[in-house]
Amino acid sequence: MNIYDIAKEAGVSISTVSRVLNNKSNVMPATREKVQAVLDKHSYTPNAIARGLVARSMKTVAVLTVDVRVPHYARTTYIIERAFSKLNYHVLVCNTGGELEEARRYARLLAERQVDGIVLVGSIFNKLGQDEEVAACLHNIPVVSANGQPGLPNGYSVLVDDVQGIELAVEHLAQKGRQNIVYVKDLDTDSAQLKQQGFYTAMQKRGVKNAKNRVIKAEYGLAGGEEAAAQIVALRPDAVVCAEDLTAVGVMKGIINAGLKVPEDIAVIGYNNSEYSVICTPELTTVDNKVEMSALFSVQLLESLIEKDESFSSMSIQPELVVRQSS
Amino acid sequence: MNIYDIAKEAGVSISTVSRVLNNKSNVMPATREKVQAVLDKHSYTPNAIARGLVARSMKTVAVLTVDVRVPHYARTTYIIERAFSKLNYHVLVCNTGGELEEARRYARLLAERQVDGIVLVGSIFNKLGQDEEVAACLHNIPVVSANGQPGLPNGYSVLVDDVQGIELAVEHLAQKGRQNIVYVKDLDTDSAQLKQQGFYTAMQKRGVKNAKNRVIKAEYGLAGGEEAAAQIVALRPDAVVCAEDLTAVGVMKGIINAGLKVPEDIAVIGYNNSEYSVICTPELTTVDNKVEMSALFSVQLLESLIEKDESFSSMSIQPELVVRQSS
DNA sequence: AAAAGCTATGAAAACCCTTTCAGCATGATT
DNA sequence: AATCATGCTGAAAGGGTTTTCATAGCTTTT
Repeated sequence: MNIYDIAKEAGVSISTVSRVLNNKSNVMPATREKVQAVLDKHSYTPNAIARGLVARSMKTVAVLTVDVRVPHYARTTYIIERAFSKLNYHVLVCNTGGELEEARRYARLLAERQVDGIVLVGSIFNKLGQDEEVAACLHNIPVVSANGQPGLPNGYSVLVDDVQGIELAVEHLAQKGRQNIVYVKDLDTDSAQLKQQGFYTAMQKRGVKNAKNRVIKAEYGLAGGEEAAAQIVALRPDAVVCAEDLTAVGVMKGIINAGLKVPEDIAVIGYNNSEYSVICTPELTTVDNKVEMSALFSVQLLESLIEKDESFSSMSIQPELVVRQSS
Repeated sequence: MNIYDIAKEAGVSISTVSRVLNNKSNVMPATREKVQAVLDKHSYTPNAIARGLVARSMKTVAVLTVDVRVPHYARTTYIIERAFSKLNYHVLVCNTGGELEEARRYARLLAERQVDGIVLVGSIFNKLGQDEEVAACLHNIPVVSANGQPGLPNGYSVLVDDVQGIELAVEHLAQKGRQNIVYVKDLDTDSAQLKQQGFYTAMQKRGVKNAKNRVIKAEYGLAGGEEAAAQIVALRPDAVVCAEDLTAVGVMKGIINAGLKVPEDIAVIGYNNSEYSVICTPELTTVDNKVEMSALFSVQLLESLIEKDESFSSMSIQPELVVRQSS
């Protein structure tokens, strides 16, 4: 059933059917009803692909992320989808698994699909613009990074001040009288670099030399954190700041298994304010990096870019500390 | 830059360009090279919308879910996306937030988009087929439910034996000598019904009368579980089986806060084998309902339906118990 | 050397819409 | 009564591909 069939049966031209379909004003009520009746009778479904061909857009945006299963990314994806859905866009989700080759492939395919825009979720994509093929594919498509900088001519950013985030954590610990603070890094993204920088800055402010010796590398995740706990305990700190909640929970578990108490012996702080932080025991003090807010800003920014509002500008977000039991 | 521009510049017809683009065999090597050179020069991107119009498919499937943020659903979505991506399909993600009206809207829009198939994630969609409008929209589109029955003529199921899942949990507790078992229900989906049924069946097998009096209703989630703990403790059970991991964690927290020990005083078992179960303390014994497997089966099933293999049939999955510290 | 069979190419139709432009009434204006 | 505006409708073009069918030029066969 297409527009021709409807037109024939209703005894009008396809133009008129199209007008009825799109609620244009210049159709006589009688004609409109006649057409509508046929439409209803066959429960006609307009073909969005054909419409998209004419409109040069299928009202689709893509979310490019490493892995939607990471709660942080899932939350971002959810907000983006809900918000764009309200704007009558659909959302494609693309998991690269951290592979550059996959990101390249998606860039190519999304360009072919003529997506209206792309949201990059995760600062791992900061280097994406440097890839020639990716840059070539996307030179025409608005790109927003929800937590980083796309490094593309048509790319815009929502930035989260991760330096400040870790500073808040260290500051809080210091105020609680913690003297001997250690930092646990895990991933190796731009955002992670900022966090580490925040640790250095905060330590410097407190007059601590050799902050570099207070950084411990862990594998991301629960097991990684637990494993790193041995090294941490060996340093006899009275507080640990971790780059990610999940790793922080692992660290806590490791510390507790080593016979020490959190927060009495060692305070622990995580990052992301994920649900993990309220599930673990003791509940985890963490830095809220405003995932929902950055997602929402990204949507607004991308929408302006798509609709060519020209009113866009990159935005910056300040994290907040959420104090719970672990500190 | 479209196929006409390329054709003109290469001095051939658009048919030939199309043939080169699609790697058809019947093109003279010299011609092919000539065309390819022009293609490369302009880094031509074929228009997938136009292709889709001809092919009557944009190689797209949709994942319809309540909320991708729920880890269970995020895992399913991830697997589906990765698997379909390998098959050269893209995945639209649709969050209904549990609203029927949203589901209706998506059904309509997805039909318009001519999606090749839909995966329903969550047994809440079991009733979806009963909705007339939805049924009308989807009568042409293959639908697979990753954990339930779509109730549509063209709908197929991957079923997880949730009755058996809860039976396993009760069985395990009984073997550990627990006599006084309580069940905590939260959501009100078909899957939840099955689980409750499993509790009744298992209790009956053990000769326990009045199992109905041993069912407690909680709100889904951490807070819901914690709240329900008061009621539970009042019953003085020696074990609790919960319908969801997250609620189970809440229940555990509540029990511990009431001054009792898990598992010494009360054992707790959850459902889903989510990451929550290893994050909480003590680690949660839980039923693994094979989320990844059901997602993968759904993909296979949907692919067969799309490619009209005719070799499809609904599948069933047996859950497994994962014993951890809480029991 | 003529007939038959291939192969590479191009013209044109098809996919299903939207939109522009022209036409034709009808009613209003002078 | 002639002109003009106004409102509704249809024809046709356009959006960017793929695919079918016809054709022209070769090569092979007899």
